[in-house]
Amino acid sequence: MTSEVNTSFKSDLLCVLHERGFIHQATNLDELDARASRQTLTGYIGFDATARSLHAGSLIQIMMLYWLQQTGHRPIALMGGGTTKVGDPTGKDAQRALLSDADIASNIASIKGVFEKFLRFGSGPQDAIMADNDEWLSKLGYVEFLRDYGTHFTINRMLTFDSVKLRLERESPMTFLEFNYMLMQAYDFHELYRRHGCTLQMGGSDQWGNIVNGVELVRRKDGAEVFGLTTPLLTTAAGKKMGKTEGGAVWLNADMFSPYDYWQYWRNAEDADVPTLLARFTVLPMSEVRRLAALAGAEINEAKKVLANEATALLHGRKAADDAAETARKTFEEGASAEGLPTATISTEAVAAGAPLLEQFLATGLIASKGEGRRHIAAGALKVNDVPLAEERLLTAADFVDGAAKISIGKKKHALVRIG
RNA sequence: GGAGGGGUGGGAGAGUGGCUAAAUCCAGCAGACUGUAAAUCUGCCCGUCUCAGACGUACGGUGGUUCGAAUCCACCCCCCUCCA
Repeated sequence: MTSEVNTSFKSDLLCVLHERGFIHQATNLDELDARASRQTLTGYIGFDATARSLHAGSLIQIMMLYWLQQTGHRPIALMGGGTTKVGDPTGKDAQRALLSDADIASNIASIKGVFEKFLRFGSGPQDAIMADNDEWLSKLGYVEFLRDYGTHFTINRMLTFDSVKLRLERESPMTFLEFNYMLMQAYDFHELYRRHGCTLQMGGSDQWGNIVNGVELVRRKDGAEVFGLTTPLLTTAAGKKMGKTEGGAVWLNADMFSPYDYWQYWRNAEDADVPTLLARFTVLPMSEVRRLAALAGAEINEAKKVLANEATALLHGRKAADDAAETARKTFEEGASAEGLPTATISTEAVAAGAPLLEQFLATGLIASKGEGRRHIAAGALKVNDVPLAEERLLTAADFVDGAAKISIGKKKHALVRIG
């Protein structure tokens, strides 16, 4: 079932995906390659609607859709409005709280915008399509569904899938509701095949079982060969899951994670991750990726800046990326105060009256409480204009340079207090 | 329905009447060293505050015993195993 990765692909699609490290497992790669090289394919990836925004962990899937379109094919971004109601048990050792329909709908509305940054939508043959599986899943009749589709799934087989096995092995209960998730996802493929002639489902390697189910269902119901392709599970060199950072997830929505923070996220990548990140999350030519990846020692910082610029430009636009880069350059390389940092404003009178500095740290979100701030002062982590704070004190007029004072926690997180 | 076992801080996991805001590990935050990297060492890590201290919460839930309970008792909820 799984083909060996053949390094000499004929289609642009697979050449690109392979070269950039997107291919982990696939069903019949050779045939997929052959088809992709002679016709326009339609492929999809499903996205859960469990949060208001996708995070960096979903970025690899989005990039797959991007390349699918760039190499002349038609991507479908499938919102899991229906499947999210059930909850994907994959990789979870306990059932999650179920979301309300209203929450799911609002999440989807909030998530959709991201795809418009990466894909071109429209009605042309290679224009992307946005779909929501709630449209068909919620209309299914139980008995009818069981008769038409239940016959194609054996419990014996389902019990062998990792998502189920894990729960059984850990003796963690899996409800019938969750058990049905894989049938629903398989049904999606069948539905998309019929509606849009979709013949390719992609996803993370943890989705392999779900994807194969869909491939088989389409073969049985429609008598057609469709394909599955998974990406490697993305972890950092330190073995951590991509897309998580100290404060939580690296959200793709700008209102939840600013372009500046997003730029910083990439800028702070570990050395060892730089080559793969460049290949996967920028669209730079591979020759350039290889050149940057070869930089050693401190020079690799240049590669990290390019990575941050390119990745941020893809999501937030070139302007936002340039601004973030400039803010970072001023802040880190000149040690100056820079526009673009989180900013709190304070009145001249308030300063004259004596404004506790900790309040300003609090106002800019650098610390979560004064208690936390005091502990940081004890550790020498809080700075005003790069001078460590020896003790708690008031903000004074002398702290302001050109109407702004730079306050920092640690070496990386900075903010401005502005007189206004 | 019956018999056992179990529910502890973000996770794992100690603790069986006061010395326990609760060992240890992981994760997280910060300091030093660096390259806004890694590794290493150090400090912090329930919350708030007037922070070498104080107060408030906390060991599934509710009551109770006790000067004092995560630890004992009762009832309830949830989970697991075996039996029916």
